[in-house]
Amino acid sequence: MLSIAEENYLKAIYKILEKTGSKEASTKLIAQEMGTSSASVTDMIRKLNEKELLNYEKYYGVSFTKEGLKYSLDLIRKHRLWEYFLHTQLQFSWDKIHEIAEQLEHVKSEELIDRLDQFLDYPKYDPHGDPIPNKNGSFTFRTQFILGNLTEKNKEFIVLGVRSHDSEFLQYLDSLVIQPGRRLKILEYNAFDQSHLLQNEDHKILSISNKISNEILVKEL
Amino acid sequence: MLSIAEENYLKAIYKILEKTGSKEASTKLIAQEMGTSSASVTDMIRKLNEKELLNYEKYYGVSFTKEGLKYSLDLIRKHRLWEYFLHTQLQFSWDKIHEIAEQLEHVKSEELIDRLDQFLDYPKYDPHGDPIPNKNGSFTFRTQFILGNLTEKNKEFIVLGVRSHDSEFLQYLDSLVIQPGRRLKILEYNAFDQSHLLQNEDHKILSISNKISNEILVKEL
DNA sequence: AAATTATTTTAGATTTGCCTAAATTTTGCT
DNA sequence: AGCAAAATTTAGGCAAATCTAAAATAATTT
Repeated sequence: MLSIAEENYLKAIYKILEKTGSKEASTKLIAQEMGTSSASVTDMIRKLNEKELLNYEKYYGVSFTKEGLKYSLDLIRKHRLWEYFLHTQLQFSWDKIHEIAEQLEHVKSEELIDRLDQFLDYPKYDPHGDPIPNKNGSFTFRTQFILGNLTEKNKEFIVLGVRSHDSEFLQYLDSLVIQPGRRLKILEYNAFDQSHLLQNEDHKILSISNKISNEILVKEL
Repeated sequence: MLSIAEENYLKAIYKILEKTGSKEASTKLIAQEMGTSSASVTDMIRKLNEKELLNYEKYYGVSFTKEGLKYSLDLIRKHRLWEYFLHTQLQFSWDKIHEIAEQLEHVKSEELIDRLDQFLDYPKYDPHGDPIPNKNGSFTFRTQFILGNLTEKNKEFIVLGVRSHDSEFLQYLDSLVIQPGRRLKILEYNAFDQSHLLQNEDHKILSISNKISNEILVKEL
């Protein structure tokens, strides 16, 4: 059984590998992600290496062992199921759920997560649109597009999720009624500054910079 | 913000004061309750005294400050609300909820507990029949009797709760259909060994020793 | 390819929560 | 009241997770 600190390192490493698409995470990036010093990271990854959760060669970063990957996926699963619970059952807005799920994910009980999953009716995506691994650690994939890359006038889309979980960003999207499940229509695309003119579900006209649209995931409809 | 260890000490002290009916808890009893050494207890109660949660005079045990009592009641509230959630929403049997609630109670978010309370429709008693403090720390009292003290033939009762939370004991009661909300009828009382002959809701006849009946709380019906 | 820069590791300390053993204080008994 | 037993505190240490500063190694630049 891992400590909360150990679990947080696994999650940080998972996040880095996911973001960079690489197979190894460097000490420096882990330190950055954890908000800690490189020296602390070295200590911890040596420990996780001894527990056979990480492959570690001095000076060459770390990768997951099979067991380490499974443990990480379990943590992701717990985190996203709790986020789903907080959002759909307790009516938390999506900008507040991450912080609380960070704590709930460390509760140790396989039965708890199984029952929660069943209670929630086996959701496949969390409130940010991120896929929730099932008990075996496998995701349900779907085709999705980055809104920023779409330019076709009068085309309509359904929001699937977001690529940033920043609290202010999410509150901003809320204020524009841009949320998973909501409909969006492209009225104009401005090639010059890559901005979009959109219509939301409430028929409001929105002007969106590419900085925003590049963080929004959609599917065609 | 207190650490998990500090919170567990507050809970242990609360439990001792409740059980003994006293105003002070001794180092030894706290050590026993925490499963730790007296030396560790001394360290910790000095710390909680500095944080003004406990009144502490060397060699004379501890009592709660007003603030310490409120913090403890908040913990009890969280614990019992989570137990109620696990039992009523996730269908956990009452012998398994305590252990998981021990972890959930340390999650820090006032809004989480407020929303959970609302979601559960402000329950007043947990699945063991223990009262759940409200946001202000006040309990809803009710008159209840210890089944072991009742002797009147053909009298009927509703089970309100239990005084022991021992897992095996609770499983045993489950097997006899003796659970909060269930009906019981006294068929016979044997003054010689203080045992009861009872009828449960399923019309089964049960013979119950006083060791058991002294742990069961009921109200008349 | 040598030197500079960046990264990583090592060494030595700190804090929290725990331990054992020894010293101190209180309690209980005759 | 005085002494033995019990409880409590003190002293000194340990493991986990962190830190800073210094040393070692790798990567980059010229």
